Amino acid sequence: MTCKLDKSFYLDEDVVALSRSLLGKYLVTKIDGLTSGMIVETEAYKGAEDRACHAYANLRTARTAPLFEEGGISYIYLCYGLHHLFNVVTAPKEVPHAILIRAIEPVEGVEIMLKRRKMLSPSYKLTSGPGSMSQALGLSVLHNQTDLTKDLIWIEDRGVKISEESIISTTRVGVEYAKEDALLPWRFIIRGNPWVSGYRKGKI
DNA sequence: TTCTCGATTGTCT
DNA sequence: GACAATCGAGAAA
Repeated sequence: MTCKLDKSFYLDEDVVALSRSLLGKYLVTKIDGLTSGMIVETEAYKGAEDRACHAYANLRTARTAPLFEEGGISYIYLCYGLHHLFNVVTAPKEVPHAILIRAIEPVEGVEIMLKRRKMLSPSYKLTSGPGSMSQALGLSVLHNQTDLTKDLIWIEDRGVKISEESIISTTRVGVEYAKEDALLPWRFIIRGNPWVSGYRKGKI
């Protein structure tokens, strides 16, 4: 069975639990063609208490404004000047929690993803890594603050259940500057799934 | 296969 | 003016 996640799903204040439950869900975009994939890797960013979060200590700027909105919208951020990272904003208004989607397993529209990535044949590099995944799905900063209950970008529950023992929690990547918070095990991946990122530097 | 390093630009101090 | 929630090419082994 297939059903689009509704607004109430995103309003939970337990961003860590939400990150786990997003594993096995399907991220779908309809941007110049329909593409989708099963989410296999997420990271939780717990707003004000999390040094790795852009909105740490409730730092509100033009860039982080979407994080303070009510859950259920996208937050797409340009990193290193060239990579678009896709996040899901969660929790009620004024609580800047977000979940970074780091990798998906391609399901529909693989041809379109290949074209967007300028690749000739599918490989594990197609959607592993937040920058690559966003590019494959056609996401860019143009889609920042998009309502995830509309028909442009949304997340579906297709009845896939991921058991507790197939979820590995580990430390987040690329946030060393966050000091002690960099050690928090708030990155979640599906055990044994070849589409997850992070094989580099042997961090798993 | 594994690791090092450069690219490139918006945002904040 | 410094730096960043990364990627991918190319070197080394």
